[in-house]
Amino acid sequence: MGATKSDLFTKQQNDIANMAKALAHPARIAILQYLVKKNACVCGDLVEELGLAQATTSQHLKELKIAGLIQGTIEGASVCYCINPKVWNQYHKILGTFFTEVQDIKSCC
Amino acid sequence: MGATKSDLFTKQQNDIANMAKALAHPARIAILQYLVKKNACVCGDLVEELGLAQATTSQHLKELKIAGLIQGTIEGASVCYCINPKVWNQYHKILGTFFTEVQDIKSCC
DNA sequence: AAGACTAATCGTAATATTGCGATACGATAA
DNA sequence: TTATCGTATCGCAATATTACGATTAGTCTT
Repeated sequence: MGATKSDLFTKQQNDIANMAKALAHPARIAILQYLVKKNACVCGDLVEELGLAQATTSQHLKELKIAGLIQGTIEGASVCYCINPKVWNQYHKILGTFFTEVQDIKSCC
Repeated sequence: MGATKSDLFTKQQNDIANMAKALAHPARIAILQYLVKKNACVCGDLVEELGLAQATTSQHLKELKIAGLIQGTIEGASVCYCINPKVWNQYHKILGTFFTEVQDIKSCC
């Protein structure tokens, strides 16, 4: 075992979990924050920014791309990344909804 | 290797990543939604609700407890769980802030 | 005390993630 | 063309996560 039994859960539950998984590494948070801070296409300087090896950085970028949170465009020799605002807002909305389900929670125990 | 190099990143980045990690499994999402839906102490019936083995369910509950999102009280023979509203709202706020950092994002690529 | 029930923990196996060196691949520069 | 630069991918090793049977520990009932 070790594989998540995703068939036991609803699509919505799997979706939320997968979104969380995309955010579940500080390097990916750092990448996203950096792209947000720049608020523009960022070409090339992500490896130096993170302090991880080039291969590792590339892998995190790939996961963020698969999650849809970022998009990359080939710009001559290098690649430019930026936030995908549409998916970003989707994440914001879905995770926000998940949390606002409990606005008036009772602390019972 | 295989261990996250958390020393490379800020406390805030590690915190967000750890929050996301707590949510990064559909079973834990299901547990939280169930507790939210009931909006009360839930004693015992979580194992049947999930469809996972008792040991597995207990492990997910433990992780949610470590993350602070839920709290359990021993109620006679069984244990009652409910949302910890304080931590829940913290999660809501911190993740919400993370996403609102990019309200007016430019889609450049 | 003995049995039944609930939940936590232990031990283990399967799978996933993280990290990086090496390599490959495409674009630009010489 | 050849060299160089930037990035993606491959292959591997280390660690983490997920899942569950078995056991343990506690409470309640009889």
